Amino acid sequence: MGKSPCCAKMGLKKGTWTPEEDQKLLSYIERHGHGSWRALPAKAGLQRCGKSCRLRWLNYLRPDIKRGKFSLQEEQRIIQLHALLGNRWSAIATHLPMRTDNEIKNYWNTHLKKKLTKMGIDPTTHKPKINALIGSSQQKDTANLSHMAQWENARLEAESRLVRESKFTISTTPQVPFNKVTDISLLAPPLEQMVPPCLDILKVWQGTWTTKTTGIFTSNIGSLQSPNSTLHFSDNIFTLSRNAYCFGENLQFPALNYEGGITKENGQNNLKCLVKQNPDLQLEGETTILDNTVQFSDIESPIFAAYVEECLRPPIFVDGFSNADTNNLNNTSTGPFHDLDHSNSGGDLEDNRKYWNNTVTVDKSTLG
DNA sequence: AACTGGGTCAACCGCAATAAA
DNA sequence: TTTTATTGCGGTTGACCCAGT
Repeated sequence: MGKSPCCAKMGLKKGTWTPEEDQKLLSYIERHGHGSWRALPAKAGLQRCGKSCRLRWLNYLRPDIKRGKFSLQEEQRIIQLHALLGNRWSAIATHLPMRTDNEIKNYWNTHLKKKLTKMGIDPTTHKPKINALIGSSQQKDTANLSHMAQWENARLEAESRLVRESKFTISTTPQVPFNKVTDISLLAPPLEQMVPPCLDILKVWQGTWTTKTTGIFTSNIGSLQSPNSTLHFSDNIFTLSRNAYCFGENLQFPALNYEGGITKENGQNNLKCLVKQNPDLQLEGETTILDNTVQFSDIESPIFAAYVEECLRPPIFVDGFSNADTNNLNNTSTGPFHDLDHSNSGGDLEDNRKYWNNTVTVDKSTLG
């Protein structure tokens, strides 16, 4: 341990890098790799400390860096991940390919923090500021969030263990993207090590599954109850032992709006999903759903999409509350379905009722 | 034209974790 | 096991730019 002496040495250049220095560093690393950062500057003919060279390479010169404006999807992802991980920028960066932790940190500090504050959301807690007087439901939300964070931590630890044990030199190679890892068991702690509340096991069935999208949906503009919920699966092919993350695309505040989990009860062939709507938040600016609970015994799209997106294959969204989807579906339709926003925007409850009565067949073999 | 204040972002600093001796 | 060297991370700084006065 101890303070690195290199930066304290006199005579080393500091400040903005010149194009000539960049070129020297770049061509040296291209020819020799970086090896020891401490030794690099002398070998490359640079009057810099190794630390400075490393930083310049990682944050600017690496070829696998995307620069420029953050997309809406990236923005949402950062907010979701920040809600889970806090200021762990390097952990967040592993979920955003081609972006550096420094860039994400800057973007958070200069844009997103303000954006959330403007919306009345505390950027530290990711909760509405007016809710300082937290009710029990909010406390439950907090528990859910830390629950998810617990899982994420476990996953990150497993991931870094995996990287450590791998033969790759990761210093110059990007980390193995999570969605390229096919053996999920490598990334999750063994079941017996999981804290009991974390034992939400998501079973994913490969092949064709058929869902009858049913459930109970209550909103501030009325209430409908659908018939019995049923969900049919083909044989179990593999298991994901990670907790449900409640991410979805096209959700303005996904991490905040959707909290809950998917569970598989012993001896039953159904998935149970509970999604709790966070109060005081607006979905896509269209429908405000206040403190209601949406229950599905279906594969609930944002959550399921998160798994698919992060772990295995391209996202599928099967969304029971999208007007666009309602219009596009026949009684039996074949997926995959993308980008259904779960917002109920533009639709009405009659549309939803129509949808609920549909049977949706998603042929997973089409998913590649 | 000069000054000021805010926004942005590359780069630095100090500390902690990890590896090596 | 302890000490030392190296790397990685997150907070912070300061140079630069731009708009407003």
